[in-house]
Formats: sequence, structure tokens, C-alpha cells
Amino acid sequence: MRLPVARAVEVCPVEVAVSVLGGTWKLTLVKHLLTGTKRFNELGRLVPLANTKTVTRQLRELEEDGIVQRTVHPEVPPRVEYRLTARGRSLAPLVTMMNDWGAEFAGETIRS
Amino acid sequence: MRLPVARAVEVCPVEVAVSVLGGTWKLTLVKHLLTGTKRFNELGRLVPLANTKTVTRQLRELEEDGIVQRTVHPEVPPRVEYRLTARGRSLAPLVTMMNDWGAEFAGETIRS
DNA sequence: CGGTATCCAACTAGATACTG
DNA sequence: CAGTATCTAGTTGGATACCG
Repeated sequence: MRLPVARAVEVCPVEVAVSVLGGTWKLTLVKHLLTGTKRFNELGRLVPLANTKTVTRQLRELEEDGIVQRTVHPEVPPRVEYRLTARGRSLAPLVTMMNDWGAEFAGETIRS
Repeated sequence: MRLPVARAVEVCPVEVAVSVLGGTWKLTLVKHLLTGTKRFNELGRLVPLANTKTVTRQLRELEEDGIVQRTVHPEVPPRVEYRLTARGRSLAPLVTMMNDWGAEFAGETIRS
């Protein structure tokens, strides 16, 4: 995981996407951000199995990769907002497909 | 990674898909299998950065999850073929999207 | 509120060598 | 050919506590 883009693309562009999106919670975070700007603890509540450290790291990597934009509002108490960039919003169809495929898979698996 | 399906789906169906498909080479293997049945070393050559151990494990997990079917032909030398199941073929649109998105991402990233 | 720091367990991945 | 065995390095994730 986290192969440099330049190498990944030589093997296969699919690898690039896996490299950028492959963190355990990344696509779920993107999914929630597709419904609008969110604050840090809001995202944390939406992904209850991940702890703050994990959420922080994955958001920072998404930021580095230009998927997410982080805005700090200098207030007390602090307010930090996360929103998708244009590149992040371009993931909408992909997230929808993964969501549908995952729901289908879970339905079949749990029935059997 | 590799959250049990039953828990993942409670959080979000996207997590299910990530759990099943999130291995570093899994989607690339699926992509190559979409073009037809392949033998073990053929797949290995198509994913040159992964070693045999890694390819083996990821194929086995895909098999457990009903994405890939493994057929051993009792010959000398041995021949083992991997093909997608119906569930595996249902990933075709997803793989295409990831491929296109990855290519786009790499293009933008390398240019800048 | 939105994180960091620390420490630690578990898993992943790779190199290399070997086998039925 | 299609793996397995062994050993090791590196990454991910989690619990808990603390900070500006």
C-alpha cells in the first residue's frame, strides 16, 4: 500500500487509485463528505470504529493527495472543517458503486 | 482492513467493499482476470511488483470471498487456472472506473 | 474542540530459498 | 509450474492519556 504514484501507474492505473484510496476509512470519509462539509468530530461520529488518531491520519493523507481541503477557523473553541475538492467530488460515482456493491455483497453473504 | 462483513455493513456498505477488495493487488488481479482465465505465473508476471507469496494469499482471499474460482488440473507439470465468478465479473464497471480515475490522477500528479 | 504523544499489538509485505 | 517455508522490515491500527 502507498506505492508512489509514479511507480504504481507503470504497473496499472488501478494501482494508483488503490494507493490513494486504499486506507481503511478513506472512502467512507469521502462518502460522508459528499453530503457536505463536516467538522472533525462529526466525521469521527460517522465512523465510530475508527479512533481520532486514525481519522486524523487518513484525512491528512487525503489532503496531501488533493481530495480533501482542511480549513481551520481561528475561534475558541476551535472549528476545523473538511470539504471535498473538485478532485474529491469526482469520486462520487465510484463511491456510489462501491456502496451498492458492498450492500449487495453483504446481503448475499449474510443470507447464506 | 479485513473487518468482518457483518460489522462493516453496520457502519457503511462502502466498508464492506473496502474490506473485500482492499488488498494491495486484488483489484489489479481482478482487472487482469476480466480479460480471461489466467494461470498462476501469468498473473504473477502481470503484477511484477508482488511476489508469489503475496499473489497467492490475495488470490486465496478472493477465492474465499467468492470473487475468483481456482481450478487445479492434475497434470505434470501442474496447471492451476484462475477465473472470475459471476460475483467477480460484477466488478467490471468498478474496475473500469478505478482505472480511469487512477490514470487521470496520475496524469495530473505527474504533470504538476 | 480538535487534535498529539506514547506505547504496543497485529497484520502486511518482501527477499530468499526450497519442494512435489 | 505453482506454490510453501522462513525470517524480517515496515505499516496500520488501537488504547489511553494529555494539550492549547
